[in-house]
Amino acid sequence: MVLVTLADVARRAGVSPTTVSYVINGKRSISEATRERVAKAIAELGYHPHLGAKALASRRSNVIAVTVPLQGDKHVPLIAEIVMEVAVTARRHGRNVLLLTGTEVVDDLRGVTMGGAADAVILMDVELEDPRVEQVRGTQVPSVLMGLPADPSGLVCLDLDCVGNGAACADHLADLGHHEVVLIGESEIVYQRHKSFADRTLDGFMRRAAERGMNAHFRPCEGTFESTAGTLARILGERPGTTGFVVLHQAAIPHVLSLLPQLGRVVPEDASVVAVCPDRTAVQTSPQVTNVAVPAAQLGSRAAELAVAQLEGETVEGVTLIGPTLTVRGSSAPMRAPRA
Amino acid sequence: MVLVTLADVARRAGVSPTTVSYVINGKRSISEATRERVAKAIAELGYHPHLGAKALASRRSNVIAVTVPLQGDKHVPLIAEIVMEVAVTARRHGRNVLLLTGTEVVDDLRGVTMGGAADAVILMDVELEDPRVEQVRGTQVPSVLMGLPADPSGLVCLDLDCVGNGAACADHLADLGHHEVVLIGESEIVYQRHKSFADRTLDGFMRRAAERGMNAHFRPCEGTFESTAGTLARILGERPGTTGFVVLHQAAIPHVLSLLPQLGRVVPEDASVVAVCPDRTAVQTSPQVTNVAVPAAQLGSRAAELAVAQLEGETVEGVTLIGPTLTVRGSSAPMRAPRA
DNA sequence: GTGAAAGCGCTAACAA
DNA sequence: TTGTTAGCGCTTTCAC
Repeated sequence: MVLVTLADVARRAGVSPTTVSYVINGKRSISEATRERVAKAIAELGYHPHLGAKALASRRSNVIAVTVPLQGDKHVPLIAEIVMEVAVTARRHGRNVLLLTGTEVVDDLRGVTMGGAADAVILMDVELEDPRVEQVRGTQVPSVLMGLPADPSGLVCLDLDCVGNGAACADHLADLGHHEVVLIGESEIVYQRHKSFADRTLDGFMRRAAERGMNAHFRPCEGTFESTAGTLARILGERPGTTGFVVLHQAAIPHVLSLLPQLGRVVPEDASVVAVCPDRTAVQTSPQVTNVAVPAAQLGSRAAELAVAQLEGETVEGVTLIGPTLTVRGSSAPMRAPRA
Repeated sequence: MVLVTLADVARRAGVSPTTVSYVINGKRSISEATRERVAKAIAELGYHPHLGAKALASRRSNVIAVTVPLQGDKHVPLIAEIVMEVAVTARRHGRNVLLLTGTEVVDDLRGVTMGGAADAVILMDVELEDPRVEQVRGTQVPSVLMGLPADPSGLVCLDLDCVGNGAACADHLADLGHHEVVLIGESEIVYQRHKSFADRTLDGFMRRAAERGMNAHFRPCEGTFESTAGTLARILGERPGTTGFVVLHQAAIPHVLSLLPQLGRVVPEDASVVAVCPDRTAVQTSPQVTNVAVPAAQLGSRAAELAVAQLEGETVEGVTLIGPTLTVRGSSAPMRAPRA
């Protein structure tokens, strides 16, 4: 099982290495006869090009690096799923994917791009102030940011249309006739840190709710059963007339759905619940929850495509937002007639 | 931003390239003075080694490839999470991770290992008959299989102790005093395909249940709300005395928990439910469900460690099974006294 | 349509 | 403790 080289193939086919190289990457015309002999030799020898050598000589690695900062409070499963989809799409376009996970991502990133190990980069979970952003802005490496940094100018970004998502939730509840609504958000620290995701969703919701003439409020939530119970108790204590609930924190969704009935609000008769979560999650609750999708697959493949496009020299636009898709399921319904 | 090479560093530090190389990978002793000058030059120039060149010259890529076959019915989120953990651990050991996802994984695998792009391989989600297995057995590439192939001889495998998991569920229910128990499994096709995971769990459960003198049954389940309802109706129709439920299908867990009360079985007073799922999932249901853990993090990091160990020349044993960890939560409780 | 030859940036004998 | 030298397997001018 010793390494078969291009030279071996050339010898066997009775041609020069140059020719073999060109047969493989089709960068110049080759007579049908030679092509066949080379192909035969390749098959017989079981030749596979050495990617490192190729990268060295051609000065491009054909690799897209994906950096995933993993410091604490991330929603790992979602990110992981997006990454998988990035990989699928990238491979479909003939690129390999290098997965950089960890805490010192900036160093890794530098090493990998400077070291010619990757010729494009996808940054997962970019926050408002993200050290990786300066890194990619500095070097001229093609990159795609998932998330919105404070200053996205000159960068290719991809994100959920969070504002739109929040607005869609508000619209849905307004359409159903709700007046007193609340958004149950992420943990308090998420807001203190101003992660753009949470902030923007909240913003879109509050604005649209106001526009639609609803009374809207907000409460952060830790996501555990206890904290969700506490949050709900508080909400219903202060505003018992609340009938519309938007749930951002993934973990809180099942709890809200099971707690509301215990608090005398049958879903969806007495209260409507809308969640922001992947469709897969939405159908696993009972009742299934009306949701604005967080489309992991779409995010992942789009990111990969944006990266590939840059590698192929296309000019891609700045910020791409993936718009809201609300699916009505069993947790939301028109308000009961006020007094019937 | 032009590429800084080892030669540049050498020139600047006034030493030979060899010396720089050795300073970097510490494979021979260097005087403190030289080391410092080289370090200084590296810092000043912002040097980063070219990984492709390194791989070419040293004949090792320092990369671990992870192959994930994605054909249809996989539980993507779980696999994705394991992969992330593999990456974290591999990086911690100084290895990069190449993510091979797709459908023609065997070809990819061949190309990447033969092409010297990776010097070890982790195969995710290995089934009884898996084409990748022959591939790695043929070449002598260090590999770790997640899952058990029909013939694991000579291979390094890592898997959940499914038999043990099934047995642990049976034991727990037996300890609580249940007599009529059922395992709600994966989709029927999963069993037809004899995916070892499902088969072995079922096996462990049935055996242990028999040993503990319980009456045990089994029903496959599609995981949707409807199919779960159907499955439960059937179970309780045929054996209304069933009080112990083991749920394998992740998606069915919330449905079982919410359907049982509707069928007159309050959980955990009238019926105990045990699930096989990640702890994170277990705490998101209500009530939280007693579960045998599917430890994604542990699986991932262990796999990476096994790969690294082989790369460092250690001899690692054949099959590693990760034993059952059952956590009692709110969905299981001792049987009520028969007639109190 | 095909070859010869000069590297790409790094490592690792071998020498000193 | 340090330097010289010869490649690793491939791409790519330039010449035929």
